[in-house]
Amino acid sequence: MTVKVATLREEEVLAAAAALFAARGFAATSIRDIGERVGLLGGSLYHYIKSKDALFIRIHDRALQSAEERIRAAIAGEEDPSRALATACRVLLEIQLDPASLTMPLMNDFRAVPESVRAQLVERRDAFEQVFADLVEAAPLPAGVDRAVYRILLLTTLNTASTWYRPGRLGLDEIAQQILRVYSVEG
Amino acid sequence: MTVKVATLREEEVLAAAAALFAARGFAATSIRDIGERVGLLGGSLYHYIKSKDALFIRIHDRALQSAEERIRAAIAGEEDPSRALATACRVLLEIQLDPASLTMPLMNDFRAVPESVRAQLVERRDAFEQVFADLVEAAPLPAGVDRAVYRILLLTTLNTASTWYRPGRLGLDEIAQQILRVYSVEG
DNA sequence: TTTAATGTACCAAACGATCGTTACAATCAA
DNA sequence: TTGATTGTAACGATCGTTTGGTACATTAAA
Repeated sequence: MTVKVATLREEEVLAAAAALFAARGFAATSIRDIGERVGLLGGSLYHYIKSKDALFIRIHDRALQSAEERIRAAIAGEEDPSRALATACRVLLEIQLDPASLTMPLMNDFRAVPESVRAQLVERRDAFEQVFADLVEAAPLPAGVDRAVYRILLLTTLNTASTWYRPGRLGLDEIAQQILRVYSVEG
Repeated sequence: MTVKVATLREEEVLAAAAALFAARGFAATSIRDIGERVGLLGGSLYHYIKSKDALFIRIHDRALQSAEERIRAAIAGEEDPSRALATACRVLLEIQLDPASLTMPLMNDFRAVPESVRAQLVERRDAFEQVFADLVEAAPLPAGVDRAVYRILLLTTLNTASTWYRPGRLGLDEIAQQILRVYSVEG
């Protein structure tokens, strides 16, 4: 049984698509837009993709898988729950703010994708978020804070940071520190 | 000089458009979709709207204006900075979670709208956020927290609540309380 | 080693569907 | 009778996708 290996050009297509999906959203990004970005005609992309829907799902899956691996690696061996959560947040923020990463296609923007696609995305994302669910479960939180709500707020904050953050007054490290401070995570 | 008064049918159109924009985003909502929702053909909508872009801007302006009024009214006379901020947050959350409100068209989803539209939306939103900027300026925050960052995180959290909140275990009041607790606002 | 066959990577062009929008005619209330 | 409200029908543009072909590289057969 053979395994499909992504070629160089294929990676280009995925990266370009990811960048455009992240910048304009799914519905506002056309196949021809993506093609133009890599110097191909729209129709030619179908040598590498099965459909626009499948392309989005593929990027989304890849992004979450890669993100999960990086996060798990970063917190491996960390005993202190608070520090583990802090590290996980820091890495996720890094991923979300990296414009060159495949990981950006907004983990939240599910509104513009077709119903059938959404189901797959949600399923994949729930699996990803389990990492944070475990971390939040173990970490000490302010008194009276619901852990499920806290997890959602924290993840939403990290995932949407790319919509407002622009390098300038504050660097990535400082933003991460600020977020952790607001969310009472003692790193 | 005469003033344009919105008729009953016109309000219907605005409400339907707002609901669809909020649910699917700008790009994924068609003029014909909106028409269908109010029992009109797509073309007939142009008796009430100038263009799809202008419709979105109009809804957005209206929503922010109405929201600003409600918030200002709610905090009028409140002396304590923390309680004023808590009330403002509570009202904004109420607005964002009300499915019948014109106010939902996601204040954040600017990615799918044309460049020319975006400029107007951002300008209008900055004016709205000034209310919160003032409140955050006056309120006591945890040590070491940047007020600008805090304001952005708090507003993003409130504005995106509608993407994940579903009535069930927790009611609106409890969600508001939880958010305020996470953001260290002593109401 | 040459030749034939196959596969990869694209372009050119078009398909039908849908998009925002407009022109114009029909309807209907005042 | 006029003006507000809607339908009918179409415009050109763009959408995702398919078809069919070409140039080139790789592999297999002679």
